[in-house]
Amino acid sequence: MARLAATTRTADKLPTSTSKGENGKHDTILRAAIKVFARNGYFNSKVSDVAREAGVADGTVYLYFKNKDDLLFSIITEMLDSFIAHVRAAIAPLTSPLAQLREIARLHLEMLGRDRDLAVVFEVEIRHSTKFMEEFSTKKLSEYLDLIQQVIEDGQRVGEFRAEINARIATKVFFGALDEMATNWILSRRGKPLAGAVEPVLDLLLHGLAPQARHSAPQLNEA
Amino acid sequence: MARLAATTRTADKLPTSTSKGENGKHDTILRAAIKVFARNGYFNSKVSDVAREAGVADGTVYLYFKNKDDLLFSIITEMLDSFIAHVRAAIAPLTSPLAQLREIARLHLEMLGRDRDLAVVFEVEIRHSTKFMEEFSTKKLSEYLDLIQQVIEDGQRVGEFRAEINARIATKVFFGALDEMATNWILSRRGKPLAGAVEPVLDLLLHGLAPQARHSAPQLNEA
Amino acid sequence: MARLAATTRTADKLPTSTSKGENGKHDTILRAAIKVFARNGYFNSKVSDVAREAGVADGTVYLYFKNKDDLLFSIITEMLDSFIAHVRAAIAPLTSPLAQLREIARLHLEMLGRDRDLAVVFEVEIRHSTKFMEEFSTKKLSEYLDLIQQVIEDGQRVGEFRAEINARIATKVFFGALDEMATNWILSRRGKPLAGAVEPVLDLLLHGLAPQARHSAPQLNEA
Amino acid sequence: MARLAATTRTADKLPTSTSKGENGKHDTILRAAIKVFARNGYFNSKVSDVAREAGVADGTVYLYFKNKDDLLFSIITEMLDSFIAHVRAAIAPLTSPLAQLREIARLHLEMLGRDRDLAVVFEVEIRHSTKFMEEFSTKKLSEYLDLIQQVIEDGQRVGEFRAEINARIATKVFFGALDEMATNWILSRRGKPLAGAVEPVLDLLLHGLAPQARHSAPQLNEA
DNA sequence: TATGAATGAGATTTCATTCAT
DNA sequence: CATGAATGAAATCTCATTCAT
Repeated sequence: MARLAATTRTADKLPTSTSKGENGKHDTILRAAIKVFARNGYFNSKVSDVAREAGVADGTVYLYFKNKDDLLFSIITEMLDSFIAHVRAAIAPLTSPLAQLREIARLHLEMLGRDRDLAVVFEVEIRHSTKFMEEFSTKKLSEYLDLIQQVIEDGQRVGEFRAEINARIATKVFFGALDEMATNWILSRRGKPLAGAVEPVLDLLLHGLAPQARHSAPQLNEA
Repeated sequence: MARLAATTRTADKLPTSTSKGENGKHDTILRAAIKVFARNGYFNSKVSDVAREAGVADGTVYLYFKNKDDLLFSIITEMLDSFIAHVRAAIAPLTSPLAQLREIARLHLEMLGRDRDLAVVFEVEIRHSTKFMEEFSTKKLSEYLDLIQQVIEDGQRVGEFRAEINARIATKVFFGALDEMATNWILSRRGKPLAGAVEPVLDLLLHGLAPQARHSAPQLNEA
Repeated sequence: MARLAATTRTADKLPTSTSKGENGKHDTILRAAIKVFARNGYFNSKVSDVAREAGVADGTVYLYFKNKDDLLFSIITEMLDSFIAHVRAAIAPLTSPLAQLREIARLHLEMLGRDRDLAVVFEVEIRHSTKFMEEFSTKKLSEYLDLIQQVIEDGQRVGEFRAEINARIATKVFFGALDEMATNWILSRRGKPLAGAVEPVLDLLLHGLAPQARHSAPQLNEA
Repeated sequence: MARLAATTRTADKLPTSTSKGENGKHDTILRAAIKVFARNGYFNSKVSDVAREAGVADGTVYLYFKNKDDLLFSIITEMLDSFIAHVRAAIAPLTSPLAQLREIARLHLEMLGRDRDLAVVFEVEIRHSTKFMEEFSTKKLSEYLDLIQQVIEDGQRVGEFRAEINARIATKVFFGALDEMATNWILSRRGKPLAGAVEPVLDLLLHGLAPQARHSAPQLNEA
């Protein structure tokens, strides 16, 4: 992903499918792969489909990627690298862990909600075998989860989050909630922007499903 | 699937084709498929692998299933049907929606935690293409989600859950949290029983991450 | 074929598809095979299709026929045997070779025109491989051709046919003409009865395409 | 097929895909298919047999032909197209319909007699199912039959053929006679050249089997 | 005799990958 | 760097045949 929008990466928008062709064949092919994989699924996609979508010859794909697997691998790696860097940069200036968590949720859903193809690859195609997933969960994905966990632990330390909560579990629940919102959004195909789910989801995760006295709850809602 | 919820099988109308002596080739093959798919992933599994695992000839698989796809389809359909029936039966006698929700979470994680192969198929292989997922999310899976949503709405009606929460979103967050716990459990491969996550997750989902006055929280203690 | 209508064979009509079931499983299965082969072609027909059409179990077919090939083989052998016997009986009382030839043509087209399925097998399926055809042409079929040739030679001897014609070639032309009429009739699927072609074809074969003095031509038209 | 009428190829628009140096893989594979199909029959031939015979990899066959069926289909289509074009060119300069008919018969038997493999495919394999035959008889083959019929009708108009003969039936008889000569030749496997049958067959078809006054018959024999 | 479930060899076809140009 | 024709391994699925009941 790093390469996908290398020139404009610094701190703004993530690479979108609209910026095409301007970053060389590598990115063109990766973009094409995202589109093709999203459309047909990884296993039902042919390398020649990707090549055609990218406007190159079949053989050319192999000049930039080791093999078909490497295509999927690169999409996810580069996408996640870019996203994590983006998130880090975005939350660095925020002082409140709660605000940081909200920002992560927002960026997470915004990133996926902006490009359905990308979302499909990220939500669906990423799970193409336990081995593939293990590869990611232990490398890239856990980097993201660690980032979230850090924020949660920070929040517990400063009293914004309940200290008695297991931070690792909170991390998974947080991630799982966002993940499911995204998966559902992909499948429902309705026009509603995914990012609209940020506040309701956060409200639920922060204050819980059970009714409760609210007077002592922090009001950091800055949306 | 017959065995998937073995404890309650007696009265269930489980989809066994013949219910012969050793439970029929249908189930034997399905069991084998779960194991093989979990081990190698659906696309990397050969029908002959399934046949060998089941101890039948390759062609025999096609006497019981239309094709390889039907194998995966049947696993998930039968598994979900059986699970949903099981859940319905289990929560029916419970009067408190909160207790029902807790029971669902418990059964959900217990079911998956009991059979890692099954969990892998359910968590990973189910996502084999958007088309496949759409098929399920609109049929079987949404039946499960509807069941959860019903419980949540009941809870809101009787005042056990906050009325101002969007029940559909709560459903997704609840399901997403459990789903992620299961996925993580599969990948971590540590011995910890998955069902152990029920209480921490429920605590978080019920009372939220944010600190709050607890005196008014309902005490509907469980286990 | 001998068996197809064993009881009624003596000298009348050939076995038709309407007389079914009354001659035991052997005939029932052969009848079914004719229908199925005519419908789908030999290679695209499954033994189980034949069994179903005959209303017996797959295995039963093998109690009456050695294998699938034997089914086709038997259809043609029995059909031809029966037909040739029928032809012999029919022309025996006729004293004029020309009248005999006319009768052969009539029976030939009538037999095929009466049962399109049978005609399809005879015209199309019989040619399923050079080996298969060689088998027949040297055994059964040449018996029929020899019969025709005999009639022609008789005719030459008694002066009804031109002596300078090569009888073998005349036989082939005669047979080829009838054969093509039948093939065309099968494919055209029009309602016109095949037997209607007897007179025009005979006229052509007897008197030729070229105009000629007719005064000396024999008038043996007895239709 | 390109080679099927090699003598006249120069100016023909023969269906060679690329006309490269060695005439292209397309034709090589088609040639191989003719040989293999003639040897074993279409259904008993494996695509890999064709590939081996052609000296290419199995997959290569599928770069030039959609599937196995397309192989047979292409053989016959291209063969017939080429043959019909050849016939048209050959009879165009002839003014007498009788001479044209004779030329058609000669070319017909010569074409098949030149290449036994081709003849086998044309006489035997073409009949691989009623559907297949219908496809051809209504398209390609009827083009040939129409051509013959045209010549016969021309001949009737100029008085070379008897006007009272049904031209369509004469066409079928003519074609059927040639067809049977060819089929027989294939099966007899004797060395006699097939084309030797032209004159005897024509004599029979023109002047008939019945004896007749000859003085008025036209003498257009120009062979 | 009759059944039909089970077998398993085998063929078509696909497609990731290579490599000569 | 780029091409795309060629490769050939591999996998799904079919179906004739068998045999225990």
